[in-house]
Amino acid sequence: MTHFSLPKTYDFASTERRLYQWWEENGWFKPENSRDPAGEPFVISIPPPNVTGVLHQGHALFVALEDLMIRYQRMRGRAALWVPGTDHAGIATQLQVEKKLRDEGTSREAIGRDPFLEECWAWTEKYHGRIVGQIRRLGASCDWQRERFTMDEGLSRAVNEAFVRLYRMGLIYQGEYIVNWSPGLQTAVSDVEVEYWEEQGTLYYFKYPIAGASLADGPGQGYIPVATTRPETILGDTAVAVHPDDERYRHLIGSTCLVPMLNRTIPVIHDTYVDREFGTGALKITPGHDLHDFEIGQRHGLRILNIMHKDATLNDEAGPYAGMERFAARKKLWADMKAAGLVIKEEAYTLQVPRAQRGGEIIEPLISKQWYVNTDGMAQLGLSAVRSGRIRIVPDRFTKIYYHWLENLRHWCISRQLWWGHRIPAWYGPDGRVFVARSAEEAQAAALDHYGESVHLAQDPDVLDTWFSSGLWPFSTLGWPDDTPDLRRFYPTDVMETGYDILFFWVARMIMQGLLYTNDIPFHTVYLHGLVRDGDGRKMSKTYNNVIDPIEVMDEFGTDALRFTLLTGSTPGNDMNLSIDRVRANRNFANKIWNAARFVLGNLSAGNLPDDFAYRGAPDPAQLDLPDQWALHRLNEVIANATRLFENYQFGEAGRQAYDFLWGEFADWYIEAAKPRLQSADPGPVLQTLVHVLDQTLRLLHPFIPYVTEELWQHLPHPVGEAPALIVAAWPQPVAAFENRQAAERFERLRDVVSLIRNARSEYNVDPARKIAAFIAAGAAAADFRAQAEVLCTLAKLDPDRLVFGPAPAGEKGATIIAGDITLFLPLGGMVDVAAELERLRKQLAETEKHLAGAAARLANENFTSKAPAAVVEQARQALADLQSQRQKLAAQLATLA
RNA sequence: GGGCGAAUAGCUCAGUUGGCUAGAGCGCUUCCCUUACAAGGAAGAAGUCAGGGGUUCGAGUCCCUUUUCGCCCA
Repeated sequence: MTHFSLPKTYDFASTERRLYQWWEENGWFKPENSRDPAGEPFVISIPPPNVTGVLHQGHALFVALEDLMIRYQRMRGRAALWVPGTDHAGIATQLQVEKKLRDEGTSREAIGRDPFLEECWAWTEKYHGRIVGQIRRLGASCDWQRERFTMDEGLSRAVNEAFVRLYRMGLIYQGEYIVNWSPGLQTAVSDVEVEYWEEQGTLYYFKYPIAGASLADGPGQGYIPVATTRPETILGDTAVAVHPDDERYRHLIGSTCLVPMLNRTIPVIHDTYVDREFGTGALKITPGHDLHDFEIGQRHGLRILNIMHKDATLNDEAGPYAGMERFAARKKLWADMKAAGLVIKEEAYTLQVPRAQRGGEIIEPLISKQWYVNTDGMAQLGLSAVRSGRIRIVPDRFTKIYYHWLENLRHWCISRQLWWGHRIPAWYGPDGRVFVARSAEEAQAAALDHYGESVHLAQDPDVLDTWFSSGLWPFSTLGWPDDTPDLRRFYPTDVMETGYDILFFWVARMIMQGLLYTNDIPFHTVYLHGLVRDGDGRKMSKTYNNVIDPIEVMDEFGTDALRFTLLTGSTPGNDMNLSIDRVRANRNFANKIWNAARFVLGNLSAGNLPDDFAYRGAPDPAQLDLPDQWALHRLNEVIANATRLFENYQFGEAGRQAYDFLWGEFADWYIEAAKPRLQSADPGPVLQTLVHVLDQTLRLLHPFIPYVTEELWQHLPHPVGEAPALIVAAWPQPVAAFENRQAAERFERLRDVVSLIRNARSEYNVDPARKIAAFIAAGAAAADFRAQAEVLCTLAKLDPDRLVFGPAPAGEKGATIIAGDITLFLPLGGMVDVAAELERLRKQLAETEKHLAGAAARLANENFTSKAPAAVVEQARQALADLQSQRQKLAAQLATLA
């Protein structure tokens, strides 16, 4: 027997790094080293974090969840593969590098494209280790040898391949449309990268002069009243629209208006898009600077006028306002219009301001030439994959949101005017002809073919939306477009676990692109988690100073504590509030497990151990006593529940059940009951049970809290042939031979009586150390009480020498305890006075009467007895009988005292 | 405007095929350093499960509705 020595408290700091390294060195993160390497794989692709980012609670939550699933499936025997990697995060990284250059007194424009990209690569390499190290610290059992980066050579090839294929399918095109333009970032962004902020603004009412009339002729004659939230766009108007059925304005259709201050002539048109109720009922049309106006302009063949430069200053089309910044121009123009008598009024108005998701700058809709993906067909593919059930979204309610988004999907603007990213694989010939190709060489060859001579080709300067490469992630990380062994073995993957906030950005696009390129679903299940907020439910933000840094939490309480808190404190798809109190409590839980194990291990190394003791993997059912039967029966139930809950993605509940079992049942009752029995002549079965239950519970908890469970499991004895580590040990299964509901209920009756004795002791302030006498008339349970006398005495602090099985002598002073048909008497003498005892028993009687009334009423209802399941009715009958017996005994005892 | 979520003990939250007297952690009260653990143990107080209506033998759970808060989409 090995010498036993474990510190009194669990020291996670000295454990975590060592175990992680040990797991990794032994290759247990690799599917090739699973228990059945040729068996069915289970695969998750990591949602790649921003390579230059720092760990936040969102990362901690997804790592905890995905590692939980991976560890669970690995223990179940699947060849589990978790593919790690990072994302180049185009805009975010470029902004950071630009800031660095600014701090150095230079800029990307000054140093040029290639040196800038070198800076980006250096930046990326510098920070890559930080985020990856932080993810490892969370215990992530990823196969690091398969780590990928969205800009690495293979993935870049995948991006080019995808682009070329889409282009050749006719699904990629270039066009001049309204885009969401970010003047600060100097790039277009896609629809999903725009957020609409509700802000207080102004609705500006003004007069649109009618050519050839006088303003004095009034509304509908001299001018058309129009309202706008963005007066500066007046300068780009190319029409005024009214509703065809609007009596106020219909006679003006076909006439001409004059653009204020510019006196450009524009037509009055009619369109049913116009909302007669809103504003003045007439609409100014600016096809160059508003999406809806653009669409109206298309319908009516209106001229598209662009009045802005890319930096949101006005261009020459704005006449006297050229060169002014957009908001300065708004102010100046409005003042000028006021002076010219064109202003009607200003009205406070709540508007939806489009702002860049990154940076918060006001987005300017403007016309520009961009690359688009025609998503019509892909959207249909994406819809049918979920509608048919091939892909399931958990929780289910997000399915509707997914449908709605795909059903209303507009074409995807994929070009970005950035430098850091996948450069668009399109080259232009001298005459502007486009050659889309997988490489410059391929483009050159195509050009030679076309022109008959070698020409200079210029590559498109733009890069692709980061999400374009992310959309390929589940298969590009496995080697696509090559037909690699990994792709064949591990694709499609199993679960895509990520935040609901990127359902559109990422999940939908992976599904669409997966179906299109691989002709298969990229995963069969989408599991969505919510946001991690602070303890008071506020969004964590640097401005509120309420950010809870996962690293600091792990430093203080350990990785297991953080993981368990995140995993048990959240339900699928719902936001969670992270409270430090809870983390502390879970740190205490880790320590509780630690000490429960110390107890077990201490007894294994104690001198009273049988010489031939060896843990056999499970106790012998024939040798079990009542507490063992109870513990093993409960273990069976917890295993079955936890497994079912895991299969239903109810991880939190699975964790809580294991927690409650270990602390509330194994530690609080089984270990306590084991103490006296370990002193007996044959502690073998008790030891077998202690080790077995602990071993199995550590397995159940391992996916949640991998470190403390592995550390302890390594100290436990194991039968020959057992796995070398908990991480690759088998997930528990219920054992039929331990199924014993009846024994479990008998033990629980005993447990209830112990609680009642403790309660009485406490009520009468009996010194906790004092052993007291007792008389027990246990009725049908008498045999159990006799058999478990030693356990009973230990748990309830009874004096075994003064424990009498039988009715109490009449007239003695003491406390009477009644539980169903069991009556206990504690002869506490002077500690108990009649008044207090009467009060205590009356209280219990009142309680009993209350429940009895309910139970009786239920059973009196014929509908209940005939319609409810037999088991439920039987249970109710049993409860009623117990309550009746209890009432009768309470009443009798009260009568005796009174 | 449309959709979704939340509302359960003082606080933070569980409670998923409807079925014991609705649970946990923290906090609170009383007692205990009992040889696994004071990061602990024992006992206890504390809830009209947001309001109203309905379905059902039975509703925290399902349906309708109202209120408050939050999110997504337009």
